[in-house]
Amino acid sequence: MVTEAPSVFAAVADPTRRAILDALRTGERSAGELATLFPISRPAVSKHVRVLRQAGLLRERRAAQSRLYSLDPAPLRHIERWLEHYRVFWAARLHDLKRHVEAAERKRPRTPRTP
Amino acid sequence: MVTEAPSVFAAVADPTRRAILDALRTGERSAGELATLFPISRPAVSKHVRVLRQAGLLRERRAAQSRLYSLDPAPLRHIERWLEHYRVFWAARLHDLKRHVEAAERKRPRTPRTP
DNA sequence: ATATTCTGTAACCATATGGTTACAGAAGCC
DNA sequence: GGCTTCTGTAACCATATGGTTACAGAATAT
Repeated sequence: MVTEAPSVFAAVADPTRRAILDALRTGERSAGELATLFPISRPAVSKHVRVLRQAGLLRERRAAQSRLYSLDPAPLRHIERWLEHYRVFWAARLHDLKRHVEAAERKRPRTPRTP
Repeated sequence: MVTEAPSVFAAVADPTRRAILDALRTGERSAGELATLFPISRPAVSKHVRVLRQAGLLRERRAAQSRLYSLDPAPLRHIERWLEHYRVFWAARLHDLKRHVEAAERKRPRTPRTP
């Protein structure tokens, strides 16, 4: 088995880690604050935080004894970019795929997402 | 440890499984064909295929002795929807703004013992 | 200076995961 | 029918993973 470089996909695979990221959407939080949000021990949260940090998803700021973590969503773009390839599939079922892609390419060079 | 319901996040976390999905973007393939694409045994691929099937990402069609797998990207929308919340963070620099504002707001001298 | 607070790490444990080889079962071919 | 082909599953193994408790270390408070 090959030990894979820590991937943002793997980091985000765990529901607790996604919940941590979700919690940080509203602002930075200390490690202790994060731990109170979940029914697991503080060291367990600390380990999840480390995984997220290694994936580049967290920023760390030291304030007094606390360490304040905040979101760095940049690596999520790797997922975003990977999903790009599949977004075109959502409009049609697979046996319609060729027609769909060809039609899209004939109409415009790219299919931008309209916000 | 709680056994989690099979998630599309977990299914996509493994690089081999992502590669299988990528291979299916160009069209349906038999189980044997998929196995030739990777340096692992055919049963190993079969197990990955099962995980992807349980996540709802694959359609199965039987033709002669073969089973032809094709892409069903619909469950990827769960990831897409989750990413939506973060897209705003990299679209604007809102997260830096939020941090700044909250740093100003959190000018309490001590953290209270219990909220 | 000493105690308290907040945090990460080490050591350990149980289970999940990804891999293998061996086998079984269904569908075509002779 | 009987062999061959293609595939999934079972049994097993090694490692990764997520959890715990115990401990160490840095910064604040007394």
